[in-house]
Amino acid sequence: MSEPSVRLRFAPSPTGPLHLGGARTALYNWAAAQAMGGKFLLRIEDTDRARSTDESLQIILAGLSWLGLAWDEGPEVGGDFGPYFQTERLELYAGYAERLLASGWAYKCYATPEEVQAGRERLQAEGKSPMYDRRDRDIDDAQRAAYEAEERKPSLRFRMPLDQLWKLEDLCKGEVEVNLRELDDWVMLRPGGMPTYNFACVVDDLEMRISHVVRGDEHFMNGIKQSVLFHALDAKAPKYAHIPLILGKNGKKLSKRDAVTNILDYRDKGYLPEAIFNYISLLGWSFSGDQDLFTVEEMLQRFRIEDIGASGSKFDEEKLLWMNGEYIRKLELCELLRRSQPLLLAAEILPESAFDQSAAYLRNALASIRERISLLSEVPEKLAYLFVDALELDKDAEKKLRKNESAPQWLAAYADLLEKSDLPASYPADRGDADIAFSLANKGEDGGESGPCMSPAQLEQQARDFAESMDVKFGHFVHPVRAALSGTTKGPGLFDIVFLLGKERCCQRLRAIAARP
RNA sequence: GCCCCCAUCGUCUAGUGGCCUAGGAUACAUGGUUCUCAUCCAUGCGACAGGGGUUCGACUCCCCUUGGGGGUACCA
Repeated sequence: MSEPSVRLRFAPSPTGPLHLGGARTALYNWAAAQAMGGKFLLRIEDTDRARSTDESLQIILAGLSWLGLAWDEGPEVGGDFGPYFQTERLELYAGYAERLLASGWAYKCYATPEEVQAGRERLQAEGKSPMYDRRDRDIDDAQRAAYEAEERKPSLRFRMPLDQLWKLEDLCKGEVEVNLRELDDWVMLRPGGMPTYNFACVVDDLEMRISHVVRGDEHFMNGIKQSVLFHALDAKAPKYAHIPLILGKNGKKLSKRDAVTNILDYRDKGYLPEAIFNYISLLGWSFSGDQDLFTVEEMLQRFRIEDIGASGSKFDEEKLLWMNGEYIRKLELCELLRRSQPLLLAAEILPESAFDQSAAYLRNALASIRERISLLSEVPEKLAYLFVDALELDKDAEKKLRKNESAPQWLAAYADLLEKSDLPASYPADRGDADIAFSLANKGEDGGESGPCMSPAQLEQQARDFAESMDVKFGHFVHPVRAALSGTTKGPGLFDIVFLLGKERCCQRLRAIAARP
């Protein structure tokens, strides 16, 4: 262990789901901790009692887990610096409050919210910055006694140094200087004793020995307040990195139009967590000048907080979509099958038993569409034609079929040919070793000339010969057959379709179309 | 209003004074491969916000303008 140990945290408030920005913040904190060999902790900032919900908490935890951002300390895993919910640390804050009150860095404020607001408006009317007017900063004992007699419940405010230049060395923005006069005497403890964000955050970052804080730029001014408080506590503040917010396509704040509000919605839309991870890493950070795709391990070797850019970035779902397609194509077929299973089941085109009994077949089916999808959610729709009993043709498919008047004849003849051929059986029948012998991932050539049945390549040769014998150009032959078999004009190679569909279904579909009026 | 931050192709970005007639990725367009679509490959399109300085030399440093973002709570 290196001496000042590296500890980072993600500290969400459970007042809503984990959104894109939060996920990126968590990811950078996590990555920094991993990259520096430190710890990553999760702390729940639930001091806003009214808005915090357990539902939000669960969604946040699920979102982080889905992205693979495991925490070393925090809810569900514990740790030596707990508890990790701020509402369970109230006595701690009270102790610090006492200390600050005694040292003069804090004072009691008896003003009601209405009075504070009135003071704010007065200052604004005078052309000054609207803030707390510090009315109780220096009240005397008599005044204090009078307020107490009125049974006013005081809040605790921080005695911010007046008119002082304060420097903050931000890992992302560089050195920033702010005049403390811009900040007011902010509330540390609400009248009921509940701490506010800045106070609890500092106490916890201190107690939990946090070394680096990466968070959204909206916290920059809080960073100033917090570093002054660390100073008041005679403690060293962690290193801060305030990173730019993610913007929508229009350059404005990210809205529902641009991105989902819950990161888990991406899972439901068919995105892979690897792709989301990779993509959001790139929102403000770059792996290298010429590489956008990388593994987590590769990223951790290069990631440095200091390299996070200072300018805001826009979320672009098109690139995410492309990236997701890349990750889908990278998956092993069994893995792709495993991940598609829930979608396939939800679409009700397959019974659960199929995943055991016809695994090789399903892998081949996936291999046939893998290069044609960008989202997992496209799997069921692209594969459905293999499993339906009554195939519906789309408009383009109908057009292709009507284009050639003699098509019905050779469609029927082709059915007869297939009938006599050594084709694999149709799902759900046992297809023997056909799907193992001919892996569509390898263009179906594995079995060479000696498979248990005809390979897609052999089927193609047979079809070419057949077309020639019927005096039909191969290209003209293919399209109506594809339409009759799959119901659409695009998709996998025709003989992958024939192979996957199997003898009975091919014949049945070809004849059904051929027999139409 | 005041304070802080930011500014390279449509988008994500590389670039830290000369390697830049600005590189990669995506998107888009075109061509190739092919039974379609997709994948893949090739080519093209396309940017240093504007104006002042500093310098032998600025995308890179400084200032101003403009534009954008954030903050200004008894929310985080």
